[in-house]
Amino acid sequence: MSVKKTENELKALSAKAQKKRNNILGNSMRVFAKEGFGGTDVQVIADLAGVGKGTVYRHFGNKEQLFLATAKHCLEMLGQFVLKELGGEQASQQLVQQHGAIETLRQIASAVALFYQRTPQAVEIMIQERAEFRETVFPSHLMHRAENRAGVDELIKAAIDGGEIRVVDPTIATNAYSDLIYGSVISGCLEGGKSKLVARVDAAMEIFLAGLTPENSKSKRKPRNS
Amino acid sequence: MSVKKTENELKALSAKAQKKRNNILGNSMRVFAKEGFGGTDVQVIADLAGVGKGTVYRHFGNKEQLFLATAKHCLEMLGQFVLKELGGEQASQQLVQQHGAIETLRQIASAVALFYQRTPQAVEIMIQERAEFRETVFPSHLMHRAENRAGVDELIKAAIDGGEIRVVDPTIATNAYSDLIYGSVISGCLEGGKSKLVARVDAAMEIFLAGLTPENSKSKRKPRNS
Amino acid sequence: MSVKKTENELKALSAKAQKKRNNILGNSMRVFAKEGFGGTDVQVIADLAGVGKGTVYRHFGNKEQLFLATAKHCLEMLGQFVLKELGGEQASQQLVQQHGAIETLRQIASAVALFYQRTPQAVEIMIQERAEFRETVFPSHLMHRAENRAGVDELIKAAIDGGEIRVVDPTIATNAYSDLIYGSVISGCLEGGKSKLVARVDAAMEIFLAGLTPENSKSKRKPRNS
Amino acid sequence: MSVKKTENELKALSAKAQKKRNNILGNSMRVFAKEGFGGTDVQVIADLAGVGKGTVYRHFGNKEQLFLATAKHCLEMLGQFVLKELGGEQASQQLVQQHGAIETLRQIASAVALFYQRTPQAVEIMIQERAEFRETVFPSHLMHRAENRAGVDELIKAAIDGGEIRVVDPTIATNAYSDLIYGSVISGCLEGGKSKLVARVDAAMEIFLAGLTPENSKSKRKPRNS
DNA sequence: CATGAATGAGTTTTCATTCAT
DNA sequence: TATGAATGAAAACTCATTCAT
Repeated sequence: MSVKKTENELKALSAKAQKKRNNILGNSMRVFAKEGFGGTDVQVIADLAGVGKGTVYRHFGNKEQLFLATAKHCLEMLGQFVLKELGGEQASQQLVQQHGAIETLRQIASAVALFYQRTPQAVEIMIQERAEFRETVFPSHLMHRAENRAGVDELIKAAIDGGEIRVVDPTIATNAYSDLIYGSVISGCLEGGKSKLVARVDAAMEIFLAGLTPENSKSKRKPRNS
Repeated sequence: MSVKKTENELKALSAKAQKKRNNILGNSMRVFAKEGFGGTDVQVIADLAGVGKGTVYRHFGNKEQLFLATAKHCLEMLGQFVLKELGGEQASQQLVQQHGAIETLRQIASAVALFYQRTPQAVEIMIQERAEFRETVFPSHLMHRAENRAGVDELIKAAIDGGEIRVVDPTIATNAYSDLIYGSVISGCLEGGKSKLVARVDAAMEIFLAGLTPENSKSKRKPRNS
Repeated sequence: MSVKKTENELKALSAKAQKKRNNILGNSMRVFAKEGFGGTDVQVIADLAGVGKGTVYRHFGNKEQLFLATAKHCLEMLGQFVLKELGGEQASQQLVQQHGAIETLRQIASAVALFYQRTPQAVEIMIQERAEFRETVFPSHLMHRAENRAGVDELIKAAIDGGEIRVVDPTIATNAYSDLIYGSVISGCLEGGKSKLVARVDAAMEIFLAGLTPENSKSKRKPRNS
Repeated sequence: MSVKKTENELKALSAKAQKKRNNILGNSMRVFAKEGFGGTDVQVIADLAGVGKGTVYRHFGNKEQLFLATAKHCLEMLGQFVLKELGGEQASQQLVQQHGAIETLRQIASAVALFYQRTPQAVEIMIQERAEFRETVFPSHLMHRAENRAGVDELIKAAIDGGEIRVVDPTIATNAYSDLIYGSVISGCLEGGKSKLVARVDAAMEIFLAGLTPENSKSKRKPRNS
């Protein structure tokens, strides 16, 4: 049985198998986050998950793939969380139309921050992945960005055309936006304790997004109550 | 145990020891950056440095302390590099007075980016440190920030008072400024290849610093040729 | 984790594990005795036992515990051997009643000597344990004594009451009896070659036990043919 | 320069060298006794002695010879102590003549016990030597015995001829006498705490020496107040 | 499919010994 | 002679991975 599963294969798995898989993944997230990739003993994950070590290997092939699956799992959770926070696909569309791109970017950033504030283990996983697999594997969080950046790019491009955002290279703006979130999350989860992440990101965004706003429209922005 | 040693003998001794120490440190930086903390075999560092493994342990105690010393070394190099780029202490003072805080922040960020672009290993070291020693050790890069943030804070505070920067919480601004650099450096050194780091940071700064600029002064800024 | 296992399967499993355990123990006894605790490489034991080094560690945790288990194993063998030599529990009781305490003490000492003469490795183990773990661990041979001394104490006490042994502090007598055996075994296995241990202990006992005999009964004792 | 020194070479050493040698020996005794042979780091001995590690090696050749020299040193101290306790050569002669062999043996045993009670490190050294060098080196304590046993043998032989000791093989008696002291010292220094060693040996001797006494003379012995 | 005992390659670390100063 | 920095052989111990049950 291949360990790398296609979407279809995954769907084909019995509910029971899915449950076991997620059980392992949940525990591996905790352990990897706490002990780091190198410091993690797969046996510990198996014990916490209440399965044999062989079962873990059957499902994920090896430690590296287990970790990568864990990282992917985190990102999926992040994606779902952000979408839910924005109220779903439709509400997101409406948000852009009714409140503009800037506000949308702000809310996305805020949602991301909230996710990592509530799931600080995901921060560790992200860092571990970057640290361990820098060259070997294209980090899933970058892959995740790649998936999402198209959206952000579009958002920004349209906003530039509409005059809501001043004229900048959309790629540059997207990068800067992502980098600021990324840097704030990593630093913020250590420095500010776990409860200050949203505040830190919101505050940073307030400045950054102001930098994207055309001068004449700045005064029009309503004060916010974040 | 020597009965008496002249100052010169002492200095000569410590100079020799210093040389050996730096030799080891330089090689450990390369290896740790390439292999990661967990993936590094101290023997390899010793071989590259042309010394016995015991010598490495004699100088640094254990692998962890060797790594931490390496990380500290990187930050010291960064500090020296930035200072040199700005032209030294005095020139830095003049820079602020003649070109303002915004321009100074831009140049600092640019210098930091240039350092990491030229010394991409330092990026890996920084990430490794964060990944391996998250809670155990207060990361030296944060310590480094703590040392420098006072200066940035002052800079921003004064600029706010002088009207060059719009009214924001200086702590927040400093955090955001640092986080953006941090995030850009980590992402940029992977995504853009090694040569694009300065461009990425400069571009991000262009947006971010615009967000710090009061509206009426924005138009006055000259276009930059990054 | 097996869902169900019959009693037999469990017994079979533990029997197999027991066999492997005893296999390791037997070889560790040889190696520890020959090389000493410090001089022993666990790998050698594993090789001789025909198992992987990891298996040894899996079963015994670390070198120290392996050694301690070995020492305990020796003492168990000693206990079984002595009991067997005396003909079992019942025969021992009869021995006391029919031939008296003195004769019993002599036979016990003789059996102990015979064991160590046939299993000189056990002597080395005992010494190693004393040498390496003096304060850390309460030596198992002393623990062993503690278990047996109650019996010897009783024996002597009863014999004093019955007039077979002259009036002495039973604790003192037991100590002296044990110390003499202990000292003879340790010295004898080196000095006299391996074959003279029983003779040495018997001869020493002849003198010592005479010292426990009331004067008037001494002349009654029949000459022995050791 | 040879590390193994003849008596003459030793005497030829300057007082200063002698002092340094004894300084090292005194510290090595403490460290070997506390840490065991394998657990001892020669550097620690050098540090305590206030000399360089090279100096230790210059004087003693290697760790093994350092240990052996330490063991020998202990035995020399023991010999001197016992002789002093008995009041010197002459007094010893008189002791035998005036109080008999039995009393002399008792006093020797008591003196030995007192030495080990006051210098418990010497016990550890003795055990370590036996444990580490069982076959390689003929243990110095046995060598020591060999030197002294001649005297004890003579003593016993003469006492048998004189009727003070009952007819036994003198070699056997000497062995048993030594073994009992040996066993008591090793056990006693652990079990009874350090302060009970003399009492333990005295009590054991009381019984053992009774076993050497002819029946008819037993009643003549005065009760002792140990 | 699940399990967990077995394995041994791979690493860290120590420390006896040497030798240039 | 004295020193102590340098060395590297040696060993303990871990844990990812396999595979017989």
